[in-house]
Amino acid sequence: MTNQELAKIFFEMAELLEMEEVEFKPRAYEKAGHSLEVLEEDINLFYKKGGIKALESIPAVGRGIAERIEEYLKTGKIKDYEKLKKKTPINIFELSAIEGVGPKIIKVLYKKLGIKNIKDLEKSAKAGKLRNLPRFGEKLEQKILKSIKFYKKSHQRFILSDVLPLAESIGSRLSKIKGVQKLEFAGSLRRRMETIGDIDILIVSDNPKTAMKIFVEMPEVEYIHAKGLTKSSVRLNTGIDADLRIVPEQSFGAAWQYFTGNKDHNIALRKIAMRNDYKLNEYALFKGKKQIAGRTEEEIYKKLGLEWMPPEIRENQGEIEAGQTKTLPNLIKISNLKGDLQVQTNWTDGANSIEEMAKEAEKLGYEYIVITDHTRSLAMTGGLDEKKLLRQSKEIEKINKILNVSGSRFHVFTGAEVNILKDGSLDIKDEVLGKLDFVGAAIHSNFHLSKKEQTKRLIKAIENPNIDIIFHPTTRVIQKRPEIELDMEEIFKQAKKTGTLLEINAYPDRLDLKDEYARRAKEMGVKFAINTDAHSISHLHLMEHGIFQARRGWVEKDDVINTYPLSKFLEFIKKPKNKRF
DNA sequence: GCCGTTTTCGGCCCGACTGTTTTCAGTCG
Repeated sequence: MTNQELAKIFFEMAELLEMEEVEFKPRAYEKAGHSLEVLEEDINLFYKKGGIKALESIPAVGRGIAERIEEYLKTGKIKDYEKLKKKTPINIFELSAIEGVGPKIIKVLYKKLGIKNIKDLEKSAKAGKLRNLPRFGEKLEQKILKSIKFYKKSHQRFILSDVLPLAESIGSRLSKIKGVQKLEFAGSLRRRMETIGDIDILIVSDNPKTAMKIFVEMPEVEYIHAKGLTKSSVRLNTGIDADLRIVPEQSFGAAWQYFTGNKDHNIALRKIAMRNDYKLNEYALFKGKKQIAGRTEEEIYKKLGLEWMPPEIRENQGEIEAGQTKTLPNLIKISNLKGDLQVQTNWTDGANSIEEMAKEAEKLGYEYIVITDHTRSLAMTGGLDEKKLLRQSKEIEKINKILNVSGSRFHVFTGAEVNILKDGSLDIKDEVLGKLDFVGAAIHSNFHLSKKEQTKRLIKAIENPNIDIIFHPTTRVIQKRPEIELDMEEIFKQAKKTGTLLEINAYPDRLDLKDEYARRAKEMGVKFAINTDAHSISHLHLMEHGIFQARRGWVEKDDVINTYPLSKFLEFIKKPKNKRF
């Protein structure tokens, strides 16, 4: 997609200009790159509709960058970029991914040793050639070698669900240290991003020395990056870094806000502060030298004329404006959920029986679940055919009777996860689908069709009156499989038109729809269900990850159908599809 | 190169830590 191509070019230009020590322009290109990265509409259409004027309406894009975008759209090239590249033909993204290596060092490396990529860098470092460069030494050389080793091992981020238990274990140990009065997580962990860069921990302590000592000596610590009295940073044996900061109590709110981010959100806040003749940093909000807020986040936001806002939406994507006008969303909570609408059992590739799944769900406080085993064309899972589906329905009927007799109000609905074939048709006959309570359709194959074909394929399933929901609509697996190519605007439009739900799948490496799609779909009037896609009773407990993602997408309780109590859910599925929302 | 409820010119977030220095540049968040 052109938007992403251009974003990448501008990011690269920013780095190259930074190397040249050009002032201010790097930030400008970086910001423009970021704008394009998150731009919903295709830049080609944007330009076609409104020309260079329309381009200038994009935030952080002014006359200069608009002209360069135009040049790229017309010729496929940007002369300034080509020039920069020619002058410094290096793999700058690769080199700057090495921890401790920034633009200035990259410049010296290239000018003095001709280093263009990580391979060159490793070779020179191993040969001891770095230590003699200006402001270099043996220690820096060793540090770079270590960083390269790490980069090779795992330069990716870590999936939230892998990090959360580890962080919580460390947190609970640290909070027991004598003198520690308060402990909170910050950063991407607190914002519940789908992947986490590192673990940020803030504490208030009247005995910083002890806290720092215990932190860097934890059994998980593999390497100490830095150890000071207010900040220490370590690498843990799982490969993730953890930072511990000790902050004064009267600054805790300011520090928590600051280190939670994200960066864009913070910059926006600082600008508001400046406009009001305040100064905001990680210690407090100041008027002159006087602290006027800082003990809590709430008082900082309030003094800046904003409502406090949940960390999940602190992205500078409209939440600041909403905080000013008191129109922040009332984000969905896990306690709002009354059912799970995607549950697999041992009828196919699940580990537990229908009854076991139902009992566990009831324990979690739900009022209902839908059994959605795979269908026949998904052979590897032993998918059900029409006959088996009808047999399963009878079994479910029995289970409901037993539940009823035992005084439970819990209900098990019949359903399926029907497979969408290459041409968009389904692998189960409509007459059988019509007999099930609630049916999901999903793509499990042919991931590489063109955008046009793929969109047509999914819309065909959406238009089927028996399909209540599309499960994991983009089929991505985080860090393993990219999303399929779809015209998401068109998908959302058709989902709304036909009354088809879209899933926010809570399984930690799917989280599909992702936050930005959920937000856009909501804007277009689409409704969701948040489901675990459980294949065992333990999976039923993963629901919070779907909630995190939904919250990041500004989703509220009323947008999500499985927040409905049993009676209302029944009413919902009884209505014809196109009359539902 | 961008931007504007003080500005179409003159600002652009800022502090901690490290490694190399001998007063500070570079990186990171």
